[in-house]
Parts: sequence; C-alpha cells; structure tokens
Amino acid sequence: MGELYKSGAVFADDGSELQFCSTCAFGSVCLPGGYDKEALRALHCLVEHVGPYREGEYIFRTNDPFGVIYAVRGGTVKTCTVDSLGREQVLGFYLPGEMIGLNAIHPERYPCDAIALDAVYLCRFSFPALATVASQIPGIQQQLFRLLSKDIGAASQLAADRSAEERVAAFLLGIAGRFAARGFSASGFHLSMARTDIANYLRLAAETLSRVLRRFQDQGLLAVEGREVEIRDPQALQALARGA
Amino acid sequence: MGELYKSGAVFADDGSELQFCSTCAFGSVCLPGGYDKEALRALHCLVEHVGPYREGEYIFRTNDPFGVIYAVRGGTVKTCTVDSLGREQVLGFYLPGEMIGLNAIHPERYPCDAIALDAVYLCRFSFPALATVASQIPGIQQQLFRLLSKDIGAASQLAADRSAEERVAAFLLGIAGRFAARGFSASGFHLSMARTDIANYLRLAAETLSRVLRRFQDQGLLAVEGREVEIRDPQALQALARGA
DNA sequence: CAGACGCCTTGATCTGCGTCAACCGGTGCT
DNA sequence: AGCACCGGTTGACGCAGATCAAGGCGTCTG
Repeated sequence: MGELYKSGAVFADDGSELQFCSTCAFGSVCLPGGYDKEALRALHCLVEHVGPYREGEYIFRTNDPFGVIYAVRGGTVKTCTVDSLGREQVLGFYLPGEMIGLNAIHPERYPCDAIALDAVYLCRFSFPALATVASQIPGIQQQLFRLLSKDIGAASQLAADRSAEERVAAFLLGIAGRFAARGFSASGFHLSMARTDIANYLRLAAETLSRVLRRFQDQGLLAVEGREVEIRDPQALQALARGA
Repeated sequence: MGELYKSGAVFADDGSELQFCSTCAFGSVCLPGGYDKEALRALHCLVEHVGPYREGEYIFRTNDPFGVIYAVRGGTVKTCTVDSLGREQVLGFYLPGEMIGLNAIHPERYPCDAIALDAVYLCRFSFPALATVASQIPGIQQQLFRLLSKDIGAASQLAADRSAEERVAAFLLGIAGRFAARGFSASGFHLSMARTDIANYLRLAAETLSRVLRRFQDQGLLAVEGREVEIRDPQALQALARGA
C-alpha cells in the first residue's frame, strides 16, 4: 500500500491555498488559470477557512437554522439523522473537495448532524452571499445546481434496493473513485470511519458488513486490515456492485 | 369518500391558467398578486405547455441528453431506473405542482425514465433559459435551489432503513399531505399508480404491501378499495410511520 | 361471449440478514 | 501493571419480508 493515506487525515498534499482549491467543489470554476478570474476573486472574498474540528465534534446539528454551507478542505465528515426513537441513520461521508449543508436549503434548517471523523478543516460560505455571487457569475450558479443535483443522485443510489454484497462493493468502489478524483490512490486507502458507521450508512448490521468484507477478502477481491483497505480486483467488485 | 378524486386524472379544479399556476412549483414566486410581477412575465414567456401524454408514455428516457425540466400540471408521473440486470427501481411519483428532471442537471443526461401513469399535462422549461432568468430574478434562483434541496431530502427519506409498516404508513401520509397542499382532500384520494409500482418504490414485494394494507385496514386505520384510499386514523398512522 | 391477460390478494415456504452472545486485541485510565 | 472499555470479528439462532404458487376479479380482444 502507498504512504500518503497512511499518514492520518486526508489532505491535499502540500497544504497551500492553491492545492486546497484544486480539490474543492468549486475548483472547476475558480482555479487560477481557469477562465473565470472574476469568479475566483468573488469566492475568495466570501469564503472563511474554519477548523480544525476534532474527532467527534459537531459542525452543525439537526434543526440549527440554516445559513452557511461548507466545503471540506481536509479530513472526513459524516452526516446523520437520529429518528424519534433514537435510531441513528448515517446519510453520507464527505471527503476533501465535497460540500456539506446543501440539504438544508429547503427546510432552512439543517436536517441532520454533521460530525468530524478526524481532524477536519472546512471552507465556510454564507449561503445568501453565495447565492448573490451565483446570480452574477453564471459558472458559479451552474456549479451550485450541479452540486445539488449530484446529491440527489447520491441519495437515490443509497435508496436502491440491493443486497449486502452489492452495497459493500459499490461503497468501496465509490470511496476509491472519490479518492482517485482528488489525486489519491484508488487502490489503497484509509477509511476514517468506524465499521459501525459504514454499516449504518449501508443499512446493514455491523456483523453483516464484517462478514461480507471477510468473504471478499477470502475471494481475493481485497485486503482489509483494520481501516486500511486495498482493492485487489476492481473488475470483480464492479461486477458484484452491479449485481452479478 | 369525496367526489373530486374519483373523477380520474388529478387536476387543479377548473383548468384555468390561474389555477394551474396556483398548484405549480413556481407558484410562490410567480402568482399574479404575488409581489414579483416581473418573475411572472419572465416565466410565462419561457414555459411551454405540453401534453397530454397517455398512460405508459415516456416523457424522457434514461440517458437522453438533458435540456429541459418539467412541472406537472395534471396527472401523475413516475420516474424509475432499470439496472444492469433489468431490475426496475421506482424513484418517485410526481403530482401536479411537482418538478421532474432536476436530477439530470449534474450528469447532463436523464438518469432515469419518466413515465405517465395517467393522462399527463406538463409545463416544460428549457433549463439554460430558466437558469438565465434565475440569475436575473433572485426569487426564482432561490426557488430552484429550494426545489433541488427538497429532492435531496426526499431521496434520503426513501433511503432510510425502516420496516414495511413504517414505509407504507409514511408513504400514505406523504401522498395525503401532497394532495392536501394542492387543495385536494387529504383523507380520501385516488392512487394512480399500480400496487407493483408502490411496492417497488417502497422497496417491498407487492405481496408485502398488500398484506400491510390489509393489516392497516383490519385495524381500522384506513379503508382501501382498489386504488381508492381513505385515511381513517391519521394519528395512528403517524405513530406507525415514526416507528411505534 | 369466451378466452386471455393484468392486477391484486392470500397462503405456504424459504432465506438473507438482523439479533444475541461471546470473545479478541488495542487503548486509555487509575 | 491491571482493568475497563470500545471497536471489530465470529458463531448460533430467529424473523421480517421475499419468493413461490394459486386463485379471484375486471378489462380488453377477437
């Protein structure tokens, strides 16, 4: 396995402003060298860097009034709801470059908790301010629409009716792809979330997740050691994820 | 049971333009008498009325290139995907006043099929044109953000890990609430979708849905007769939906 | 009008996954 | 060092809901 992902919190490599932005959700519209300098300036003057949040800290809580959205700069965040009789439901995990809080626009309150899973650094955007900028800069409005639309797709994906093996395979490939998109290794990586959280996210019992991982490992599809994962046979996993 | 909902396709009562708009997703920003006359004019000149689509007709298909979104004016639409081995997954049902196609913005292709369940009338909006209007009229941009955000919530709701009874109870109350929001009866209504579709949407077998409905009926929570539903004890259903 | 087909329901059986229980190794606290 | 605790794994068992099978009813078709 590689080195980068073993060193703890996931981060853009050298920590410079520029590197942060290259992994960010707005990267495509506001990277220096990209065609939209104006967008870059506008965003840079409305973003606030916040963090670090420590493991277990809340970034926002269910029912907090909505005002800001966040982009993850470093670390990992989970969002979850807890229903009327205390059952937790993990809604998502967010890696660097991903956006949190978009599901709060409609109810105007956060409909879930957001919790740091390790040391978390964020960019905070006032949503009203961002909306104003968006109405002046089409690229940014467009990007917001895309991000929102993408989240609908992600949630529908989760809602699909699939077996334990399909879900686990799809989850691992999904994570791998997201790491790859940020320039990390897609074959070996560190999971910053507990088995419990992954299982909950996949709507499985932790025991079931454990058994599926063992089975995959016995079949040589991957190697798992604690939270370190190495994908050995992505083709076969793809096939499983699609319901072979 | 009442009369209106027995007469077939669901529609705003008198069919006038004004009535259509009062049930529409943009109603709140563009109703005459509302404060934003400008928005009203802008939207009215970019909307196209289309339909009727007949039962079973496709409004769009998976992988069609994205260009337009639709608001339902009359009738009911279902969206669904079919996975690599032909398993269908119903993603949603859309009643008058609801928006279809928002999940296509990101991939720039429709990620699902949209199929008419009865006689369907739609308002069609070119999305690029709508985005342009949105950047000039804050209320419309805001409304689009809200609609997108709402869909994330709806999809997450569906993804929640709940028992057959919880899902069915929540579904019926959800439909009732949406009818009520459009000015129809919340206690008695007509389902325009087949049991198969509802079951699929709820990730249940059709047989399970049938049994749960029977049980609810035996407990006096509701009366079902084919596709006619009458909610008898909304309190109790609420309790069940929350996982009593 | 007869037959066929689709939709829904009901009953019997099967099974994937949840639940319960026990155990292991690592980590932090006293 | 000793102990408690937490996260993860494994095995035995049970159950909610899927699957299989059959039958009823309404509608379309020839």
